[in-house]
Amino acid sequence: MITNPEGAREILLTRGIKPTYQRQTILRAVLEKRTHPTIKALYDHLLPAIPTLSKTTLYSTLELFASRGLVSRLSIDSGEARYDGFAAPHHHFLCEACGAIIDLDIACPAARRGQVDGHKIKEIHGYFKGVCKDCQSHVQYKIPRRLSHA
Amino acid sequence: MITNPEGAREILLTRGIKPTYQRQTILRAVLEKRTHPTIKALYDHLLPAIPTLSKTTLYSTLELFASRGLVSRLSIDSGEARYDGFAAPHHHFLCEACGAIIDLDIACPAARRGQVDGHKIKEIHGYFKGVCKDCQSHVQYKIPRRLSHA
DNA sequence: ATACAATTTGTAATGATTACAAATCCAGAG
DNA sequence: CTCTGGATTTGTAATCATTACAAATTGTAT
Ligand SMILES: [Mn+2]
Ligand SMILES: [Mn+2]
Ligand SMILES: [Zn+2]
Ligand SMILES: [Zn+2]
Repeated sequence: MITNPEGAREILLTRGIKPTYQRQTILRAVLEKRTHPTIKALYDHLLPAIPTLSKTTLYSTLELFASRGLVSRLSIDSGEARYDGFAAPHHHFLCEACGAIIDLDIACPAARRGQVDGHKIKEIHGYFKGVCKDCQSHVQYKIPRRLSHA
Repeated sequence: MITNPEGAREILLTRGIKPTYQRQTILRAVLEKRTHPTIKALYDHLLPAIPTLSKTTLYSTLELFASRGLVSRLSIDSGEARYDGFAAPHHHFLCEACGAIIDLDIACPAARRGQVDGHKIKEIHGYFKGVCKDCQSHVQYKIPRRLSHA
């Protein structure tokens, strides 16, 4: 949701992160892609824009972003991590048929309170798994997909 | 929560699983351990009882149990998977200080309905991360612990 | 005892992530 | 402008959980 070309740079500056070309480009990608991409997907997507990009840079940059609250890392299944540029806490639905990860808007009472049973909450991860609305209307799965560790 | 020595055997039989010695012993361990153990923890715990045990057997057996609803597999962080013998859906709290995984009893409206936004729900994973009640009352962390991928 | 299928086991392969050091970049000093 | 030190980026190797696969073992029916 960056509206102007300078958006990524300004976001980085407000967080005290030096806005290098790599960081701006990576941030733009993770903010624009609403698919909760994996490292591999981001790497393939970014290679044209950053021909020298290394996966190590992706890992370290995304960890930097996550530590500053710019992105969140999802461990929705035991395979590859996924990155979400929509940083506000929200729940996710993983479709076991097409593999899509869909944002959910579910009110979580515990989140508001900031604690459960006296335990202080710093992160909330709500994961639902099943068959998405779109896949239910088809008889066959759209994309035969191997879910990791399935 | 097996009350008699034959409990594990009977549970396996009711699920149509041949109750071998390994399976009974593994099932007993995962039902009795309420710590959401990793494969490695289960392996170390079971080695005295099953000296010939291989990790491959643990992986395949726990996957068999999970597919029959006897246990659930948690992906609460991107490191090792954890196994839960308490199969009824419930939420979890991971303490970033001591590493404990604590069961929570939180009502989830979406779970009752069986769907969200038209997506059919088959699994629910509610993960909270933070500092548990016990660790908050101590100034120092009890066990300096390396959280995976931290 | 024999044969056969299921189960268990050991080893190798896979694949994501991390560790680490060399290469590169870049802002400031002179 | 040139030099320089620290931050950043990159490439390669190591780590580690998990899976693949085939051999060994087990148990049961004939
Ligand atoms: Mn999301
Ligand atoms: Mn539990
Ligand atoms: Zn789908
Ligand atoms: Zn704790």
